[in-house]
Amino acid sequence: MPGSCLVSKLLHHVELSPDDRALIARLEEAERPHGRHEDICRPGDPVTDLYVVKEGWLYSYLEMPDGRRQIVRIHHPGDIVGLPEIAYPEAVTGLRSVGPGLLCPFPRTALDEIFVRSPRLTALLLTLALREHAMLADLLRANSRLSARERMAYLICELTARLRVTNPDLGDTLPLPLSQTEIADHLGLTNVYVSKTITAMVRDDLLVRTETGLRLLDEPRLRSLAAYTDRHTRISTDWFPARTCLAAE
Amino acid sequence: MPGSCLVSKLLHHVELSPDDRALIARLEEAERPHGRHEDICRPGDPVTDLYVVKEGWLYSYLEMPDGRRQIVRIHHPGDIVGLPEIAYPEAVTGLRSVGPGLLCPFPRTALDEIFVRSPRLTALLLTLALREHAMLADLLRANSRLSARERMAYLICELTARLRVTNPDLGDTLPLPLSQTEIADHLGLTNVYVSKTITAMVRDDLLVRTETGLRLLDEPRLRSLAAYTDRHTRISTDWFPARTCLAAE
DNA sequence: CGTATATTTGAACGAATTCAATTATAGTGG
DNA sequence: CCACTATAATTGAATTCGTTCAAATATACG
Repeated sequence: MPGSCLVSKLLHHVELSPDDRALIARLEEAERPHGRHEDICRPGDPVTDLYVVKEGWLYSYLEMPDGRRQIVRIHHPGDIVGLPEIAYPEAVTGLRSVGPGLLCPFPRTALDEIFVRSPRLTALLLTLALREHAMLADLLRANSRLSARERMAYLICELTARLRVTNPDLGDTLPLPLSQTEIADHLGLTNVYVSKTITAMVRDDLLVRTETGLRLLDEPRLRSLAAYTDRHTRISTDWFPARTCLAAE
Repeated sequence: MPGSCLVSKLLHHVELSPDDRALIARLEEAERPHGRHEDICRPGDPVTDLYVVKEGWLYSYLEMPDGRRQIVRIHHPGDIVGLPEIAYPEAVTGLRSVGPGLLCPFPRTALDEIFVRSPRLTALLLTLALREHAMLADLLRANSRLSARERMAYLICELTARLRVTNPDLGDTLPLPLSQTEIADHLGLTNVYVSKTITAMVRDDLLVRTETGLRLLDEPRLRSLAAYTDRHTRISTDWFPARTCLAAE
């Protein structure tokens, strides 16, 4: 089998025992294909499953009664989707696909199993959740305090850093399958102004457009525009419990 | 002793065994007073401790090199502060006090203990972290997609809902020790416009000012202005592991 | 009581929105 | 495979919500 994106992403952070790997493997047992622009789950739906993304991009979003929308997080292959939801009986955010792809649904109870059997894996899951929290705080800062150009630079830096975790030889080419309306709903702008902002950045030799995305001409300047901090490297795993917990069966 | 705010807040969500209570009690062993406008920790500092808030308000913030600031979360008595930080070796956010108060610092390793000894408590901590995540997503939506008045309504609803968890007889009176600059840095506005917005809301009979805060004249309208969802009631604890984990000593 | 810190108010400005029309792109069926 | 239609992106003009700047007033602290 072709090693899972999830396991390779996790191994990027911490070593895993065969037992732990077996626990993780169970999260990817089922498979479910989806088309483009498909609603996997709407805000307020009862939450039954979580997902591992196997192929394609998706996003989690909140919406207002009048149609205003906020895309809270963009998901890539290897991501676990829905962890923040399990604190509530109903989905906080909706989940929608960008293009066609493949999801691995697994039940909430699979986490229970992990909690009782492996404190180490539990610590890793918690850490992933906390890292997402930090990244959400960064996005909040961006959308609250940065100009449109700075926000766009932020998004570019963030996506590039994230994709490089599993694809280190990405270079300066960023695939960007999101529509400008989706980018706008993520960055708290309008589709019209996203278009104008990208055009202006191209004019100023920060970017060029490619078939499928963007090429970054001046990454240091983009990073400094957004005052970007990479939250994907250097996570702290040294405090993880080493012992394995023996559950009372 | 006067029952701790933390324990009473946790019991609001889930029952705890004596063992679990003992584990929690250790988080409040030390005490450290602080003054007003005091920096407990600055962004980028090495993280050693977490805190339980015993008295006073504080906030976590991010800042830009040029001084722009984003207040990410406001902390009240009974809150655990710093959980999102432990994923990284250095502090993501700074921590600053609003007025004078009392903090209980405890080392990261106290969590390790909890992870190995009590899956149930671990699940509770994870759930609290995930709830904070959901609330951060709400703030992101507010700051990205709401008008100044709607954001102000959001903040009022959110603070009211949070304070009512430990103080159900709050009524329509919201204590608000934050300066307008702090409110602005939380909502992604300027201090000037916060002032103008509050004045306009008072004119429109949504609020009146009191000595120490605000009185809400039309809570339903405030909630509908912000399309507010209360994330403090009804968290999902049914999936928590019931068994206690017996650690290999 | 005096000084530093907050808040208020007004006027001018500007970044992003809204509205509307045009061009380009991507899916779909003949 | 091309034409047709729906969706997405671009462009420009008018507008607006919130900012910036500056001065006056109020409040809090030592």
